[in-house]
Amino acid sequence: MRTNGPPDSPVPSGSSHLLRTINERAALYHLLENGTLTRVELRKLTGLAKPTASQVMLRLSEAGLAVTLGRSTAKQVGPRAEVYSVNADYAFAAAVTLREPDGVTVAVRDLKGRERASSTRRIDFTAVPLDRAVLDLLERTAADAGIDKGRIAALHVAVPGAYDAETDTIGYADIPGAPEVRMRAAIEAALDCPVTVHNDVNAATVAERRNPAASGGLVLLWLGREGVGAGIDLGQGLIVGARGAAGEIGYVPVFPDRTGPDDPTYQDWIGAPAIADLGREHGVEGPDAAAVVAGAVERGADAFLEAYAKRVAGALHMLTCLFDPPCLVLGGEIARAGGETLVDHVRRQAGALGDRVLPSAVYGDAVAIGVLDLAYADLKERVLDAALA
Amino acid sequence: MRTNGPPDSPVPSGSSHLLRTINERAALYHLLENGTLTRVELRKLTGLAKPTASQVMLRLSEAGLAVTLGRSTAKQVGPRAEVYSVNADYAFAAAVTLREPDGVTVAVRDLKGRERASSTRRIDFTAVPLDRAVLDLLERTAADAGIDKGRIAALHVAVPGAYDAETDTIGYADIPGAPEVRMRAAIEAALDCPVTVHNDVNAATVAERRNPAASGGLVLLWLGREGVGAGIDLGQGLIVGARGAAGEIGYVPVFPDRTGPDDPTYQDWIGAPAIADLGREHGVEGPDAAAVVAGAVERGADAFLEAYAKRVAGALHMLTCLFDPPCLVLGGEIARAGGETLVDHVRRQAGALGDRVLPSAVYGDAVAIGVLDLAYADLKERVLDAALA
DNA sequence: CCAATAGATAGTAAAACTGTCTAACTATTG
DNA sequence: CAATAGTTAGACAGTTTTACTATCTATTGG
Repeated sequence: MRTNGPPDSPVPSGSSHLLRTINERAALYHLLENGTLTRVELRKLTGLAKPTASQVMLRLSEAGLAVTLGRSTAKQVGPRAEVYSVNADYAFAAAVTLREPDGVTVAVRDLKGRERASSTRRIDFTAVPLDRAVLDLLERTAADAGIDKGRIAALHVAVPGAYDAETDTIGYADIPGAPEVRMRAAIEAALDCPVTVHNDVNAATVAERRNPAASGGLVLLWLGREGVGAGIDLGQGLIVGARGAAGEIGYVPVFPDRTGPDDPTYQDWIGAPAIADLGREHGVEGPDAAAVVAGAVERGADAFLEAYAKRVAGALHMLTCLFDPPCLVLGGEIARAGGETLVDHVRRQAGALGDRVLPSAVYGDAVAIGVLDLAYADLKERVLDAALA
Repeated sequence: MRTNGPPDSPVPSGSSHLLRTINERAALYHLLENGTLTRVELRKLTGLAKPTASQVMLRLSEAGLAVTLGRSTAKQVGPRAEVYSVNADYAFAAAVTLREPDGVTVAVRDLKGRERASSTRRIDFTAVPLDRAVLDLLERTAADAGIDKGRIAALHVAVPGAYDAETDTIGYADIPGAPEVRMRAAIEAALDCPVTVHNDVNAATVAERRNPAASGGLVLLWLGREGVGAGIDLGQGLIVGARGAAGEIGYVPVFPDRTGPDDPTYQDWIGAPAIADLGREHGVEGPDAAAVVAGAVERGADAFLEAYAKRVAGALHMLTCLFDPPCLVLGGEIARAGGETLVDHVRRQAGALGDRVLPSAVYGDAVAIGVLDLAYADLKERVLDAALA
């Protein structure tokens, strides 16, 4: 920003240089928001004078951040305005999703927000070090798409576990090798790019923010094939906790007077074990929890669904008392298998809370979408902060 | 700020006017932080040139925000620097605490952060409308201290209930008349000053932030004479929820398979009813819950304390799984009555969590202190934003 | 002990510098 | 011909640099 004062001061100060930087930042911000921009549009957004708008766009072009795309095709009186565009190849955001047993998924988005590459590979985590596996797939994917890996300026990783940013360790993860590897340090060293690691449910929560109905914030109750968890975004960004372990509802004991290691937690109460138990009770079976729920929906096993929905509603009630979110989203493989039918059952069991309960609005892989959204948002911020030093 | 662009744009733009505003803002910010400032100190903080520093301070003085306090008394070579001070009387922050049955407490802090007035009055809320009672005491208190009530630029109110900012209503409150009155609208209309209403436990949480050990954020488990609740500040400010009902642990059912109206909630499990029950079981009695706990501590009734601490530890465990705060503070009249003894018992019962458990570090009335801190912080922000339009 | 002096600090004045804005102008298009 | 896109030249506003004055302490020499 080129402020005069100490860089940690929350209030900047400076001279004309600062003014130029501020206006360039504003222009770049609007360019990133809109993708393309004519000088006239920039003036409408910023209020800058004509010559200033011209100069600012010129400097953004010289810095390699903007490129001219030709002239507007709008049918209008007068000459056609020159169209500036974000230089999509200026920098890239990469997202990695780790899953057991599915392996590694990588996706790359350019500065303009277009998906430029993606691939998934099954990996035996007991055979290959975690960081090597990620780096290998990332490099191969980038190379195949003709992307210079040195231009990757933000890399975000989703892992099925609690990531403690302070110690750079992954707790509670199901993936072999995850607790040992220092994911951020290892990848940053190899790639020279800032790395951020997220819990997978938190990443999925970000994806749900795409739903306008959840724009005020949400709590996502994740009912996954393996585990359950909650993702919390109350409008001011994700709540991750001091050690990345916020939202770990799976570890909450169901009965506070029974807290021994064999006593039930919410993982047992609403997760895969509960579905197996309830399924047996009600004569609904299947190869895994999602299949049981899907089967119950298909066959109209209302007693089973009601029993399970009641438990889920109890969890939602607890989450609502503690977080009071504007909406509660049901996500994860089990919720998906249950579909609208399960949501309806839960709504009925949730009483007054029912109005706040929504199904997931994300098609496809919520975790992968969310972590890519996080990476892309981070990339834009970094470009805005760093490009015009 | 006098930016060119639309005022809702997150990125400002502008010309020389903006620069001047930015530098004045920076100066005012540092002045508010430090209380007093010489030109040389301002230059060190902002990096501004000598003439600019002079001009900025001149303008702050002309605007009535700063006053000269004479010359520095530092023994040094050369002339003594002129000392500027915040004009303490420029604006005031007022805080109101409502309590049943204690009535109303009012406190006023000036722009420099000094407490200028405070008073408490018992009020029969069934006889006087809530807003009238607040306004009366506030006006009388201000007048007694010689404070122009028109200069009160931020008023914050703490109420024992969940305040929904959107509908301007107070839910779950124990105070007669609270659910009916539109507190914010009523006081704003009478006083022409922005009013913010908080839950009392949230206010107390802010007071705990004064403790350096809790600087990274905290969850306050409030064990009050009347009710229990949790205040959550994870470092990015209070979490209040969509309808102001976050942290209402008192409404969480203890046993998720028993959610009828007569089944126990955490209010019954760790609040006053639990203490009465456990007290009877263990032969500890008293006129109210705080007295029972105080008596138990005094007489060394370890069995009672252990049983109660176990329940509290269970609540802390749930809160930790969901919020993962860096520290857990025990507050409220019951926690105070239990003192270090109770905290030690809870620590022992909490297992690995014990390290994060702390007693309240606030002497005196945490709610009143917290709401005054909130009002004062808000005042500074408003002055910074509005004074140099 | 006292006075003269050097050196550092606080603050101001004038001119240079850097940026944006206004106004006038050219070119393009329906 | 009128409206729009864009440039150019000079005005304008703000900060900075440089030079200067005034004030105060500490040192030094008589």
